[in-house]
Amino acid sequence: MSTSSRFAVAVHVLTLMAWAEEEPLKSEQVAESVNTNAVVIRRMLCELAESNLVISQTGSMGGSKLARPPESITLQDIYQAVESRGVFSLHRHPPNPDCPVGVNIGAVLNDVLDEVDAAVQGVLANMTLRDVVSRLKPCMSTASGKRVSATNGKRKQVARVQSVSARN
Amino acid sequence: MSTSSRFAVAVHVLTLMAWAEEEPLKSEQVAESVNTNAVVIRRMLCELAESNLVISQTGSMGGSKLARPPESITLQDIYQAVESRGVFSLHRHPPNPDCPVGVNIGAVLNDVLDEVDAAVQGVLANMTLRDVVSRLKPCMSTASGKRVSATNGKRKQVARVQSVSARN
DNA sequence: CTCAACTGTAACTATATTTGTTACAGACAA
DNA sequence: TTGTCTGTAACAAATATAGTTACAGTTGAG
Repeated sequence: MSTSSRFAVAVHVLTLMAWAEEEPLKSEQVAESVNTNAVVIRRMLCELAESNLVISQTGSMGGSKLARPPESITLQDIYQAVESRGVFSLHRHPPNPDCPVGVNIGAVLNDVLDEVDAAVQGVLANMTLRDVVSRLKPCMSTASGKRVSATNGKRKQVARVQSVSARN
Repeated sequence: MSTSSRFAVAVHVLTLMAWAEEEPLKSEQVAESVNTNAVVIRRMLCELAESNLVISQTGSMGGSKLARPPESITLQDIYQAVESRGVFSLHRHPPNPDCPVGVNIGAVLNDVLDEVDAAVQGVLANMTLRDVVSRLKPCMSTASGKRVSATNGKRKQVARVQSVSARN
């Protein structure tokens, strides 16, 4: 069904910023953590900025940080910012209008899909970025400090292990 | 997010069969209502048969019908039969394991996505195929009778109105 | 003022997934 | 045994997402 990782990446990006608190992060730094290209991140940051979730600053010493405190940003906000279309799609081509089922099934399905989408958003509304950060913390060694990445130089990108991405 | 219409098509197909009651439908007939190719329908029918939702019969006078009464088939059953992957995906490539956020975000997201998926299925479990048929009926003129399609010959396929599919 | 470090964005290519099509072997009723 | 179906393989087309390169414009530092 869903073939998009946009939501997962958006949560990841914003979590990094919640983690970094007020310090602006550069798209390169974020890209390194997400393991993708910096332009992909910048594109997403533009969308997140339009929804007033982040603020970016151009120029030297620029970067992006959260626009508001992490406890005020829910996963629903993020979902709405980056996943415009609902959970399912309807028919690619409209069904046959001469068939009594075909002509009406769209309306029925739309009702169902609206209900589903509302349920999804209901779940996502119950978790904030602050919660995500809290869930992250127990997993880590406390010694490793607060920086996003200890090595901030030109580290080689992590090898991409093909076809091992979690949900397949 | 979702780029698949599999669920919508599956519901449509099974609704046709609920509508037709015991009479087996041919893949061509179904394809005409869904406005797609018969092979697409047959592929989906195979999946639905594996989940014991339909029974197909090969040979002349063959076709497919529901394997059990429509009130015993929920939209959740259909969802599970045709939408193997959950609602969202995680990162295409695994995040950087050297970053404290990157290494743990997957676990957090997985929990969230499981919750979301459960919510989706909860909604879908509350509606049966019988309900879908009931919701269909009020929309139709009662005069048009019960046949799936009045013209059962080689009617030309409905013109495909590009990019007007409901949710875009 | 000038430079170097950033973002924003366009234009592409690559990759993955779904959908549509053609073709044909095998099942089955008449 | 013949014509009508399903099941399935193999492939083409369409669509969407992700990745890349390139560059204009902004900004702080010196």
